[in-house]
Amino acid sequence: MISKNLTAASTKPIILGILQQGNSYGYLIIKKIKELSGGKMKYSDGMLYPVLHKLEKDGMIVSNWVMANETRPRKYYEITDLGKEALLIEKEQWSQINSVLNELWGMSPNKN
Amino acid sequence: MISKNLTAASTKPIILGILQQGNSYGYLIIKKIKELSGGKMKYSDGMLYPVLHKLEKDGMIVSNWVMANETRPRKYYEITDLGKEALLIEKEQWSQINSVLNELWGMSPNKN
DNA sequence: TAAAATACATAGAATTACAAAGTATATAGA
DNA sequence: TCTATATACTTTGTAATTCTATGTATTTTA
Repeated sequence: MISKNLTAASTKPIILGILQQGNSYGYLIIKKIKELSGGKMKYSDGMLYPVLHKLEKDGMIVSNWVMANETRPRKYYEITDLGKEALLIEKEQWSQINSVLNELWGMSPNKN
Repeated sequence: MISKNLTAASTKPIILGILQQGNSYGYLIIKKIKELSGGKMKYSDGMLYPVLHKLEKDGMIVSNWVMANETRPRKYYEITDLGKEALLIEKEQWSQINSVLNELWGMSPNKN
C-alpha cells in the first residue's frame, strides 16, 4: 500500500487526470484509482468525497446530477479550465521533485 | 515553490537520500535541499529538526555530537540499515505512483 | 429475503504540520 | 566597537487537515 503522504500528494493530480480523460463520478473514480494502481491505492468514500467537494469549491471541477433511467442518480464531475491549468502546474511540480530525487538516488552512495 | 503535500511526501526520501551519500547535520541538510532543488524547496529549521528527531526515534538514522575545534558543536546524523531499507521502499512507492500518473497523463485527453 | 454492491454525505476525533519564539556563538561589515 | 547576519539546535502551541465512523437510500445478486 502506498504511504499516507504520497497518497495525499497524488490525490489531486490523479482525480484531475481521470477527469481530463472524461467526466466521471465519485464511486467510479474510487474504483478507477484502485484499478489504475493495481490495488496499491484504495480510497474510502469518506476520503474521496470531501476532496471532490473541495476541488469543486476551488473551481477545479464542476458537478451535475445525472438521473439515468435505469439506475440511481449520479453526480458527474467535469474538469474546468482552471482545473486543467492546475493539472499542468501539478505535472511540473512532480517533474521537479522527480529530478531532485533522481539526482539524489542516481549518485553512488557513501562516497564521503 | 513546491506544494505542501509534495514537500511532505518527499521529506523522508530526500533526507535519507542525502544521508546515504554521507553523514550530515540539520543546518547543512536544509541548505543542501535548497541547493538540490534550485531554490524550489525551502525547509525552515522548525520543519526539518522535528523530522530528524522522528527519523531517529524510528531508528532510520542515528546521531552523535561532533565538537569540532573551530566551530560550534554539530549533531551529525548517519543512516542506519533500517533507514536504507526504508529508502528502498520509498523508491519503490515513488516509482509506483509515477507509473500511475504517467499512465494517466500519457493518454490523450477527452476521448469519451 | 438477506447480503453485497452502488452512490453520496458529513460530524468530529485524531493527527500533524509548522510558524514562532527561545538559546547561543561566530563572523562580517560599518 | 557595535550591529547585523549566519550558523546551529530545540520546543511549544495552535491552526489546519485528515479520515474513521456513521448515516441514508437504492439496486442487484445469491
